[in-house]
Amino acid sequence: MRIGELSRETGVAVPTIKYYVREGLLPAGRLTSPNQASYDDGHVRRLRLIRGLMDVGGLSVSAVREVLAAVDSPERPVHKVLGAAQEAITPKSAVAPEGLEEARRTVAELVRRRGWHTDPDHPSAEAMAVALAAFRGIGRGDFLEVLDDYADACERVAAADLAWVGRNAEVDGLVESVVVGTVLGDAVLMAMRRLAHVDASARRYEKDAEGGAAPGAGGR
Amino acid sequence: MRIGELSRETGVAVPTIKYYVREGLLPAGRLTSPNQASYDDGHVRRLRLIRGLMDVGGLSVSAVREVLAAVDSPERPVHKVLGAAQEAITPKSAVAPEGLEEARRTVAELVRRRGWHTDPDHPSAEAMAVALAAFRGIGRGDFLEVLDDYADACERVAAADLAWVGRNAEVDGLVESVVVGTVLGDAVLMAMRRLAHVDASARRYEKDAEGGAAPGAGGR
DNA sequence: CGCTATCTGATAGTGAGACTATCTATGATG
DNA sequence: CATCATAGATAGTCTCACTATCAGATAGCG
Repeated sequence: MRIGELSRETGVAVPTIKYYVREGLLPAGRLTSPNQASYDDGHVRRLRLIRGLMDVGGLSVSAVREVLAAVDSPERPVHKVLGAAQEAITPKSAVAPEGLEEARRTVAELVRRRGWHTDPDHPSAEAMAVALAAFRGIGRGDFLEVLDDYADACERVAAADLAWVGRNAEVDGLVESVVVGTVLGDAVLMAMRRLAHVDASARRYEKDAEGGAAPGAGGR
Repeated sequence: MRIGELSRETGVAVPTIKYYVREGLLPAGRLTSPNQASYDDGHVRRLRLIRGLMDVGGLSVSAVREVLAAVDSPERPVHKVLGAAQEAITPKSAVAPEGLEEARRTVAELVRRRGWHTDPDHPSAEAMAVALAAFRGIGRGDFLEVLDDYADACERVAAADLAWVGRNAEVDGLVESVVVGTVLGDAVLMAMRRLAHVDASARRYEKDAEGGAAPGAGGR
């Protein structure tokens, strides 16, 4: 397969493919002559993975590079690789809002209450603290009343994710499953949450027969 | 309050505040003389809201502008405003992957199965279809096996969200609650899901006493 | 063999997005 | 009255993700 065909197959422009190769996201084609290279199904898969992570997951080129580096290290202890993948996936914010310390304590408290076996310094714990501090900062500090409901939901989701990953781990790389499940799974979850909002408020709307309070009440 | 104090209060640089005013995110200060204006607590709140939506929620300036336009329209039917807010919040992707049609049917089927009162053309339904098509495209089409678990989780989350919004709707604007709850809530949910992944795999890890398959097994 | 489409590899340019710098004229403050 | 901050305007910067253009070299068809 030559680059033009790869481009047609995936819908990615030829110069963009070259760009990804330069950026180290995609391995170069196998040179069959000084100015001809051939690409295979692995390239197609990889390219689709890249676009999925970028378009759907919203990752930047450099984040994708880090993620793929983790995906491509079959040696090294598995949990290290997964940790690196998670780290690369987690968007790091440089901001330090006011109530961050307090929010961190809230997160630690939640983790303790749920009995979760997680490091309180995990980047995701920090990300959560930042989000909670933002709620606080705009006067919606009472959001933490819903945290336990969220935690219930997350436990269920995590169990499903774990089972899914375990089910097709052998197919084509464990780490890739985790990355894809995490990044694209987020997108699915967010979209579905909005649909559930619409449904929930539609029900309430019908019952009340009057436009009361509800999130996402609008049909398009 | 003058602009310097507003800047110190919120941690946003003065030229950036001016930029937001130019861009229509923030109302201008009340002019007390041709070259002095005064800002109040409303500006502080609004500025923190803007930064929260951008830094934590990842919205662009133009998305924030649309969202705030919805927040600032107290007239007009409530559900219309909420619909506009949701629309502005939903990231629209211009891509049209291959299995999109099939994915759309999968979403419609899910909605039917759950008995959700939602328009199948809702932007979030489309976003979900795009994500599912991406799973398919990289050979993980079996992800749809977890959709019902996700849906259970989302129903729970949506119920909690609805209750929360209803609880503090009077405080300071219903639409703002919805927007904040949706955008920042997403961030909380994503972070928490990762923590739950770590926990779930930690448990499995300990039980198996051998590095098996698990998402997010990494420490820190 | 000739011809045109395509390819590699390299360098430079583009357009959007989110600020940031600089400047002028003016007013605030001690 | 000296110093500092401010409004408003314009232009510049920096990053990101491409995209355009070239030169030189095949591919492969008739």
